[in-house]
Amino acid sequence: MPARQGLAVRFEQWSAEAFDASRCPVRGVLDRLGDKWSTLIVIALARRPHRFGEIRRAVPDISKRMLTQTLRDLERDGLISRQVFPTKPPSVEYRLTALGESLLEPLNALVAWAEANQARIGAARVAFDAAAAMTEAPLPGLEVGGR
Amino acid sequence: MPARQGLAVRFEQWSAEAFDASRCPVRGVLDRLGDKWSTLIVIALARRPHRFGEIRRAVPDISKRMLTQTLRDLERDGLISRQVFPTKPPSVEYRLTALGESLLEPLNALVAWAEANQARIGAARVAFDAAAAMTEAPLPGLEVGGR
DNA sequence: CAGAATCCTTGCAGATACTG
DNA sequence: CAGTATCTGCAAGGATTCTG
Repeated sequence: MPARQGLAVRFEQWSAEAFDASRCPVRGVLDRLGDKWSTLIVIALARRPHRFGEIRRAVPDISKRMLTQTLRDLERDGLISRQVFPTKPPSVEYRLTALGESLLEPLNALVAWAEANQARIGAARVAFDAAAAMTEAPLPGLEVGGR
Repeated sequence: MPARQGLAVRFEQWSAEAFDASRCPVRGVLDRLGDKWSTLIVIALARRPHRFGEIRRAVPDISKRMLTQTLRDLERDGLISRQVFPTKPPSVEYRLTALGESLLEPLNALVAWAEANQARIGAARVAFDAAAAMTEAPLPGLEVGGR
């Protein structure tokens, strides 16, 4: 059965009765994966457990604040676990839970798709932008590339 | 080969040289799927082509503004196509492109995962919140449920 | 019907400083 | 080292109005 039908069936079930968007399970999951950092952190932890600072280094452009918060959210959802070692100074290790590992499979499929199709997407964007530029400035000025 | 390794390999390749986050292809794709609406729209269109108003009805809590914008973005990325029928009043039909359809497969995998594990995630949240409430109010006051 | 344009609010996220 | 706390901006997104 093609994926299309799997999704179609689900969709009909959702909308069947009152589709309460706030309770849609897919929303919750995709909102999480959609935020800038969750996915990258999960991917980083897919290799092996990491300490706080290690994750920061693995994901260079995340702020301490956002890292803490994202880790909390992932922990709250049961995707990662947090283990504190009472050393001095303290060290904390994060690792994927079984649930978190089970996410790797579909996540990997998505990442693979992204890589396989990034060129197509890029081309589509260029084409779209070119077409848009045409319609709004048929005789090109010097606008392109301007601020 | 387990998904874990697929992701691990990619991750190492990315971080190998200077990991320019802004050019990471996965970011672009996941940022799009992560926004509140793109995924729902794609799923709706998975069934069959829809007109503008139909999509609105299928995704009840989206504003006209956001729908227009999200459709534009999806079109720009080549995932959907837009066909205008010069009737009066005008009608516009959106449908998935081949590229968009190819996304259904991994997307379906993710949605299936979300559905299969929503109970586990929910339980994890409850447990986490309960534990958090304990540590910050060992002898419970009346705070829980307050504003 | 399908959208463009405008205003306006909010909550997310960055920077900074402090703590155990 | 691994966080918390606070302030502040800025931009995503909702409501509303106007048009072809």
